[in-house]
Amino acid sequence: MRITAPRLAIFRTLSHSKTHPSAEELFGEVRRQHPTVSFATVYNTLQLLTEMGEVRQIVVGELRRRYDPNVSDHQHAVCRQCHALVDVSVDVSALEHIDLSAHDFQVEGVRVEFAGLCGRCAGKEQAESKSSQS
Amino acid sequence: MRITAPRLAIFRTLSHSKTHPSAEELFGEVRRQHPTVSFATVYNTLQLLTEMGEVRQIVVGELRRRYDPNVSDHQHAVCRQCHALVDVSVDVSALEHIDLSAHDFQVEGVRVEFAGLCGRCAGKEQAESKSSQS
DNA sequence: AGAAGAATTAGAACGGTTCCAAATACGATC
DNA sequence: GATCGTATTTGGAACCGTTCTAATTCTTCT
Repeated sequence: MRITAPRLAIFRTLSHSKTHPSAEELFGEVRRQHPTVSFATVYNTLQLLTEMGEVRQIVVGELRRRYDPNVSDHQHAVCRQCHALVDVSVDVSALEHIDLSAHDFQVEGVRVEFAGLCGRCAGKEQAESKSSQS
Repeated sequence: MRITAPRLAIFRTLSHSKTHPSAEELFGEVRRQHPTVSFATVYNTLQLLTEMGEVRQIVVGELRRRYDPNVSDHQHAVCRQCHALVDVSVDVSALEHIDLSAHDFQVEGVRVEFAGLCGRCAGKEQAESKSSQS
């Protein structure tokens, strides 16, 4: 397992990102600095980083993966309009150890997502409803 | 908006399903009875039913949609092994009205998923660990 | 320098979904 | 019940994100 220039570039780019980018977005970003890295390397590296626990994969509604450099325990709020992801941290411990043996299911973890509107889109929506009123 | 034979067939098939099938699985099933329905019709109809609130779309980890004929308020437990979905009903009202305005986010709903092992896969895993012991 | 192994590349293949133009079925009207 | 306009369905192409593959390049070790 070597730390190579492409891998470092991918990891660094993701680390500095705030948007929970997809592989393609990340690829585009990395390419600016390292125009030769390939798609496959981005995917491979993201896979690797995920297995190493350095990075977290997210799938929320959209049919693609997004990547989160923040691997600490937290949740996401997803804008239904622009699909922006906002990191939030709420206490979900009450759900963590729930007993679903009645459903013949062995719980190992729980995932919580909030749906709604990010500030940006909430603003837009309000502006629209005002103008369509009158 | 017409109730046609293909639409009814798709709706009925999904209604009687218990596995939260994907569009392709549903397509295969529907085809048995109605060998002429096309892929596009299945997708269109599922889209329609979703908009009508007769059916629920689910995206959990896998990069495809699955469909749930049960539109009442409930959650899912997802087997990490076989991706089976189990309907469960836990009280998540504590999370429902959480205030994320500090994160500049307007919450409209919350989604909770449990991850772990279904009974079937839990059994298999135990059997394996036993045999690899010794 | 040469050999062995790991990483990278470009591009093909893939699975699931969406789009499109053409064909068909339906319901209303006469 | 024939005709027309609209809605639906069809089959296939296009599309997006992801995975795979074979060939090439880079490291490291001797």
